[in-house]
Amino acid sequence: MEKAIEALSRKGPSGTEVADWIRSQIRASRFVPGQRLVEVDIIRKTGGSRFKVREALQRLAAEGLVEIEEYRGASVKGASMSEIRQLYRSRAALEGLCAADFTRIATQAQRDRLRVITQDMERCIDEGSTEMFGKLNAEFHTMLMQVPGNDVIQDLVKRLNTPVHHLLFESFYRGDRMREAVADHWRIVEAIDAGDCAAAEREMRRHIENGHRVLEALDQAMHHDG
Amino acid sequence: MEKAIEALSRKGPSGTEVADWIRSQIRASRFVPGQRLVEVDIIRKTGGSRFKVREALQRLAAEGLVEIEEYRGASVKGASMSEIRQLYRSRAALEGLCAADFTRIATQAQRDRLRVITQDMERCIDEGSTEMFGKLNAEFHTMLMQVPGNDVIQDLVKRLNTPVHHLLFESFYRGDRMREAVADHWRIVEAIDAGDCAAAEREMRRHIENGHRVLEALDQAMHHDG
DNA sequence: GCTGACGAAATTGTTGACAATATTGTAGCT
DNA sequence: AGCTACAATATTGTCAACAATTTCGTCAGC
Repeated sequence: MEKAIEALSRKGPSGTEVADWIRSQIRASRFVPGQRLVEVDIIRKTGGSRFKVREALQRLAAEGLVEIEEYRGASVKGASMSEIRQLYRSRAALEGLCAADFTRIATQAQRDRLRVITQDMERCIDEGSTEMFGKLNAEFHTMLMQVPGNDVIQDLVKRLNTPVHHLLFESFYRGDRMREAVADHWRIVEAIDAGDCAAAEREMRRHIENGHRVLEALDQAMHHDG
Repeated sequence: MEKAIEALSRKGPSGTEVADWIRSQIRASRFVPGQRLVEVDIIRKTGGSRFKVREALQRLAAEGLVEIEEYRGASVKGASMSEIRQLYRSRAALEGLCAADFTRIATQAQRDRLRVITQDMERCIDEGSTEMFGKLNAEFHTMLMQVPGNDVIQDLVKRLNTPVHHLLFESFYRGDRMREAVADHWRIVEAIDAGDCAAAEREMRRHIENGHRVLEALDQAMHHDG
């Protein structure tokens, strides 16, 4: 009964909820770069009012995820290869710092958890479970950022990642990317356990730059195919 | 004549222009943290319609510069000391990377310009022209970011700076901050001229962390005074 | 067949009015 | 005086209608 009332009195999604929905669509590549985001379509699919949809688009424009042109509306802003390079370099700097901080302050339990994650990732390669590999990879990186407790960096990295998020799983299929990534992770873990902040930072940067290189190769392959 | 027509047909400021205006007010400390941003006030002062003002506030909320509460409107979001620390650490990581990149790719003319700026800053201290010192300091940091050409980092740093921008000039009056800053700059310049990327990065980080320490002292002094 | 003008349809921009909520002021009571 | 309840005001949230602009299809003319 109360649920029914709640359902009836339930207003449509808020501006931020609509924005989150659009973001998720972009991350899942259901909205691709260049695609126009027509207001009525989003209204139909989210149930939000036009007002809230526009609100959401404004926020996303401020984040740089969509582009709004006068009388032409919003469209998904794709990152050029040059921008992607810049995103990755920024990420490398920020996550590198986190790795160094993690090395300084992490507890033994937290360091152990990193090892377990990396071991599980290795197993995922053998079992071919790419999706789980992706989740563990995310957990690895998230943990390194969460422990130092710098929310600003976490937020920045999340934003930097959104425009290329949909390419992540593609990259895992590229050559030996998964094995390479695990090898990178091991090097990071070793540096952390050795208490070597500088090495942890250096390895993390290298790891992320490697990820960028794979994206570049992927891009070239796509252009080559057609 | 044409100008008159242009002025007459001139619509009110766009959403981004209103947002820029609010940002500038915050940077100039005419809007202080916690202050409520009442829509009609902004409408009166900017000439923008209510729609555009709300648009602007949404964008600023996405940037994290203002906070919007249901039925209570927008207010300037002040950064806590802990957040300021996080902002500075992020800046240190990003600008550190730029310093290293600058060292790699800058031309001789660009390196010379850095020296000239730093010399001028020294003169400003003797002449007591704090404002000019601030401008030169900004040019120094901007140049180090512009030459590597990473627009993403430049944008991030600008955003990270906004919440503390109004404290910059205060910090210059604090103790020997100006002399310290110039000393830091000299060390950065030396590392760059020596072609030592790692040193340039290290010195830039130290420089920014020093800036943070001054803000911390400033904060404590304020709390001490009352 | 192609081009350009023209107009209908689609889409976004803007405004104003009204609803929902918070804030402030006031009166009455203890 | 201090407190609560209630009314008045101020402020923000929402919506629907209308204006401005682009986009797309159509058709005449060459």
